[in-house]
Amino acid sequence: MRPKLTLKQIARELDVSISTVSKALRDSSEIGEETKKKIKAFAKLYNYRPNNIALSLKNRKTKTIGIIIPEIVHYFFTTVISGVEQVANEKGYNVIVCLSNNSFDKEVLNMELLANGSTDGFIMSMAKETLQKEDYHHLTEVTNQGMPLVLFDRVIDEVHCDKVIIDDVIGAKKAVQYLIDKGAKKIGLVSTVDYVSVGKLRTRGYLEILRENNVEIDENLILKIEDMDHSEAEIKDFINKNDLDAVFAVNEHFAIHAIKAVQEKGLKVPDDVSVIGFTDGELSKRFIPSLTTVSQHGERMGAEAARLLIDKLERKPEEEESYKTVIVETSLIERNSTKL
Amino acid sequence: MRPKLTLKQIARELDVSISTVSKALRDSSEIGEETKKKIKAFAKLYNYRPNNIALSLKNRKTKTIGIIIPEIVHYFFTTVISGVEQVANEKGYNVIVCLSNNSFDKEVLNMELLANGSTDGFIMSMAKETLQKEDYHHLTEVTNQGMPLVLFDRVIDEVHCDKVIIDDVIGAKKAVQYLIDKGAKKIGLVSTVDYVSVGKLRTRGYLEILRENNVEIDENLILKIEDMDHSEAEIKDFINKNDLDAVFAVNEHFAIHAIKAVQEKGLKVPDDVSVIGFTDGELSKRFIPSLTTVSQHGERMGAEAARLLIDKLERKPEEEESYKTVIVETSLIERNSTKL
DNA sequence: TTGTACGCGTTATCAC
DNA sequence: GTGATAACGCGTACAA
Repeated sequence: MRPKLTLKQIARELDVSISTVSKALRDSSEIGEETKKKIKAFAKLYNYRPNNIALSLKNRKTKTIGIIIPEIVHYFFTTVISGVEQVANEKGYNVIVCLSNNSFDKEVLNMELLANGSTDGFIMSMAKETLQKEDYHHLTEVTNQGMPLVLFDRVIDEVHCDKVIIDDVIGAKKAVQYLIDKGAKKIGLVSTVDYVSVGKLRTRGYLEILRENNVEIDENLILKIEDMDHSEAEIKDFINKNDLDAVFAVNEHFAIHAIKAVQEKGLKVPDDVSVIGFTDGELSKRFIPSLTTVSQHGERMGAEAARLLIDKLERKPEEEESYKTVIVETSLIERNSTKL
Repeated sequence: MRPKLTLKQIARELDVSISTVSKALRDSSEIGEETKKKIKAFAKLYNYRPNNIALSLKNRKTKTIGIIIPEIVHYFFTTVISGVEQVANEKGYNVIVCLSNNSFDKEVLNMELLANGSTDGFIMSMAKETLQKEDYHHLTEVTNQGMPLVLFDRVIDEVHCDKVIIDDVIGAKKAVQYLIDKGAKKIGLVSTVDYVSVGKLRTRGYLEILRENNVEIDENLILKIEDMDHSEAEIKDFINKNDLDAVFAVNEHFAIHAIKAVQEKGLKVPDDVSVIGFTDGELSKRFIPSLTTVSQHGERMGAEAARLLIDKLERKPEEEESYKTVIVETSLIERNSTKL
């Protein structure tokens, strides 16, 4: 076992000073060619690499960005991470991942931990509990300290920072308009409770587009899932009670439960009932029938978020502060859960 | 914007020395009660937190562990991360995630980067390219430097370190035995090429259990997918050519393609053909018919890996070196793709 | 009871 | 052309 080589050791070995070694390796013109050659050769031979921690301490930069997400066992978040990782890597940044498990306390803990020197900035999607509590002190805390923060997906107006969102309203409108165009009259909505902003926005899109098409809104055709653990039963009940042509679900899971419920009712998808989901994951692609969905392009969102963050990190402090909100476009992907 | 508070600033503000502050905050008995109280109050008021980077440099420990995986948009790896994260967090460690994208070069780059002070140790699953190349110098490099390494899932004997694997052979045997018990005579195998160790091991399990049951082995009933991009077509062809009672697929994707192929051939799953997969992901649970699978328990694997790594990290250097291999048991989960 | 000095690994500045 | 010194933020052995 051979411990890591340091400047000091090289210096001792070659009988020169530490600063000479440092300069030689950075190819400074101050150092004589001979000495440089010797030192570089030695460093190369023994595979010297500067210690990141020491550099971080010196430069007051860690070159790592922290991602905090509610859960990782979730296709969408996974694609976002992938996007972040890609551009972060290109620009020489590392990515450190923390999970809040949708818990407010863990989110706060994680942020504090990472804020104490571990990362230069944050990319995050807020925990459900945080959205309910409406307590954002940990976010303002870090931004006050001058650490850039980029919020994505689950976002709130109260926090001033860069944001990456999708056009939830427009995405929902696209989906419902598509159903209307295919001749659907009674279109059900399966959504979440309103403090989850995506649920709220997609619901708004649904309502708006119905109005624009002069379709009367029937509150009975709107289901808001309270408890994810009982979503299956709630959806089944909802499908059984109502006589729908089509269903717009705000995520994959709801969409699939809707399809199952329709089938168990003895009807066919898409012949009797069309179903559209939101978020384009593995499930949508491979389910039978494969799901027509509004794709969120998580990878693009991650990439955008990383770009925004790194821009902030590498900006000169003189430049004036301003916050951008990037909207990543959704697109409707037609598959087999809707009529042609 | 208020920059982070340091010991130095507290000292200046309160007109004491830095070390007094440090000691007071660590509740040292050397410091007078009065002074302690004053300093603690101030620190609490302004929310002082020690700088992780400085601590890392001083202690030569980062309290973070690096995970390097081939890809993150993959349910299994995602569950492993989740498991690692859980026990890491319990023990006060952070998790930094790097993706190799199955590329040898990126794997090497990532390891070198993290090895230069960013992490205390590694948990990794090797890139496909690395397995093909059989070049493990980057792994021996870090272990030589005294950094603990835990390999999981994709593992090779040549590298000496702790390992977490599943009983691939036994898992495969369980699955095939199950099919035999249900009366299957012609059992097809859909596997990967042999340099992917999981493919090799699961194939071995398949062969062994057939022998143990005195079932003749027919090479025609074994398909080894070369190119993932054409797996669908290859499987379709395979299913069409052979007249099978049952199929054992070494992953979810293959299993689902097999089911599709069977259905397109005009047969029914599970009535005419039973199908068992490996790896228990979203897809298996929600597909219709839902898939009977051998579950890998990724979360447990991640947790085990983290435990092994942290044990090594926190062990006294005197204790002698030894490497463990933990085998996480698989279990067969019965669903609707096999006959009752 | 408090403060000084040192070291962790690096680089920048300044002196020789 | 080379080397000593300070600084980044912290903890601690030792001196006062």
